[in-house]
Amino acid sequence: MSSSDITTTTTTFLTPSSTPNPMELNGTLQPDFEDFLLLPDHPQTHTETHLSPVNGGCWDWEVPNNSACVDYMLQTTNEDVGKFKIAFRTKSGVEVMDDGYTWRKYGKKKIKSNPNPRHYFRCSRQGCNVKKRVEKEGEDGHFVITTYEGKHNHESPATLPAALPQINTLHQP
DNA sequence: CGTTTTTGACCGGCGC
DNA sequence: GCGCCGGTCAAAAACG
Repeated sequence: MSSSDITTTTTTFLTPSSTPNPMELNGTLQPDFEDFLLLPDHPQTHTETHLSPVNGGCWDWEVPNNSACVDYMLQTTNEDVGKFKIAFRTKSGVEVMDDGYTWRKYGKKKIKSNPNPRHYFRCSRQGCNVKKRVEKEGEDGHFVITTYEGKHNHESPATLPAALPQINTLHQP
């Protein structure tokens, strides 16, 4: 990963306060974005522009300043091992978001349903079994689908005093 | 020199 | 049983 093509976007998210809560599935509160992503402190200044069920527990979630659009899909929870899975779609020119955790890439695969390859990452913290997969969507690649699986057994390394109030995003062509 | 990336091989589940 | 497909492994290369 070269550092020459790092771009920075300011991305802010709102937790939907209205019901139904996308984090809630079958009456159980599911892990939040912040279990996976480093998010800026929720600024109260942003407003929801769109929040609606799309299909099968999928919500569109746009951020007004156009810097990001999160199409928010909550997927399943495997009760046996507590394997959480959360997937969302961001409108962004960048592919791999720096979420404050460190990841080790362990695979790349061409997927039939997508002209773009899918990238597989594992949390590099030892003993932490969280996985992440990232793929661009469609030919234009304006949307990126990110899926997290599992729960970190540690805090984000970026949850430190010097953590920036923004999300840095990395792009690897 | 330790860690991460790259990349093809390998493997297992599933549908036919 | 076989082949397709998605996910992971692992060795070598690249990186810092």
